[in-house]
Amino acid sequence: MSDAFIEKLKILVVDDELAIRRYLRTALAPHAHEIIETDNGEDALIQCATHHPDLLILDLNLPGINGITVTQRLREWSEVPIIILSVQDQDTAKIEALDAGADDYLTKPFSVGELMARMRVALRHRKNEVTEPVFETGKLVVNLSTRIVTVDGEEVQLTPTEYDLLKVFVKYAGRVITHQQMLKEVRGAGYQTEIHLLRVHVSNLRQKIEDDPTNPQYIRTEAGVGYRLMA
Amino acid sequence: MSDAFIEKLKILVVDDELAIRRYLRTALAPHAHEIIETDNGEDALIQCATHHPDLLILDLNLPGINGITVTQRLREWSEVPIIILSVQDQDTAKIEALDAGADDYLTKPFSVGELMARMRVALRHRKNEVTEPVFETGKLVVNLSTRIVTVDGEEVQLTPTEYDLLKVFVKYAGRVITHQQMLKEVRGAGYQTEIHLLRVHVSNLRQKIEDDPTNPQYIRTEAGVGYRLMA
DNA sequence: ACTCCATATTGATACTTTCTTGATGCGATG
DNA sequence: CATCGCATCAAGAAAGTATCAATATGGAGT
Repeated sequence: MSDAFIEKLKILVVDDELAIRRYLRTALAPHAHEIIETDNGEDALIQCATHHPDLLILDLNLPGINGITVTQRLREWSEVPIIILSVQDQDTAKIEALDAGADDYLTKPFSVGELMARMRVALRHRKNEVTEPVFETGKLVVNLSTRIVTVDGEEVQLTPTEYDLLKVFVKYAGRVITHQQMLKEVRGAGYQTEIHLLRVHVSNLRQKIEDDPTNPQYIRTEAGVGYRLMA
Repeated sequence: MSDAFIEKLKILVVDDELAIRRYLRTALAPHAHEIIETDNGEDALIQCATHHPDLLILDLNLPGINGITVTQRLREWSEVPIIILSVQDQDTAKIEALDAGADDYLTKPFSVGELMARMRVALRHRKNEVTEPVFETGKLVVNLSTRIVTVDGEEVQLTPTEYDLLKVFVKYAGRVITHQQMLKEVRGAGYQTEIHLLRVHVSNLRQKIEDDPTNPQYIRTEAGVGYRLMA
């Protein structure tokens, strides 16, 4: 019965230890339709964008960008279930990973049975809404996995904050985002007085992505409330 | 930031040890809106049916029906997130609980930080399934989460106060709202003399959402009393 | 440690929208 | 037919917004 959940699935295993990958492949192969492997974070992000796996098994300690970063980057556009595997058992590590967007956290050594049970839980939650890592509206294209933004085919160069802003706009595309909300998303908590700052950045962003910044067609301003990216 | 997820929530704690319940209450109280407790499975099921908590923290070893059974029974009609707490660390127990429908499983002793992080994960999942709160009457549609108001499919631009007014109208849809009540809702306390102001705003609102503002079909005037939004 | 550069922040100012107030007209009621 | 409650209009006040320019900051490279 329980196996039914994880049949015909594409699973991406990210771990730098070959032994672990082999072990997982052996354990999962009889149940999973397809298993993809990689040993680093950069490649994991690429694999996710190209293969759209149904589930991710992710080691925390990776060469290059670590598991937390992979999780955060992925969560910018994907809701694929992520199960973290790690040797670290401190609760701070767990909290950080879970808050970064992971769905579960297992400490090595782990039992395959438990892993598979937790995989079933993770898959139960997502009715697999496949989101494309590309947002498009009018001539504006935002590729969330490569972080490339183009207008009418031409790439525009955005500063980090400008991109962060745009990312939030995309996340809430079509909806109104209040100044407070926006500041909370891109900064942390100490917002409030920084509305002016937000305006400047939005203005700069408009200069770069709008055909006519005076008459914005993408980022509309909702007077007295905030902004809104047209969908 | 992360606390935002678990604000204004109703949490049901099911454990037969008073000490654990007390401990959880102390730990969660600053974050959760309301905490309900019970020490047995039968009551847990009743509490869920009557109070509809947002999350369940459930001990596995209970007098009477055990945690597994509670989970199974609950899953027959409810999708409330369930986090299992247990002294048992064997993977068979975990697998059984997770497959019964639990969303997570923590072994005692646990760290409150980790519990709360896992609660956030559980609530995150739940959030995706909640449908948007939309009010509809005639050709008027008010989407309270996106702040978009449409009449006959066409979007109307409302000023902040106009929207605030409409929000209150929706809140008391079908019922009469006195001028005083309305002023108290949208302003604070110093109301009373501002009835004229209210009229102006209502008038403006009508111009925007009514087909024939002279003959309002949505916002009716209750002479001598106040207004009423037709439901 | 220093310089330089891109970016972030702050300040100033012109501009736009929204709020508020007072004036006016309408219609029902006693 | 005078009065009251209501709706609407219009103009000034207040609040919110866009943009340019000046200064501060932080990180990369030397």
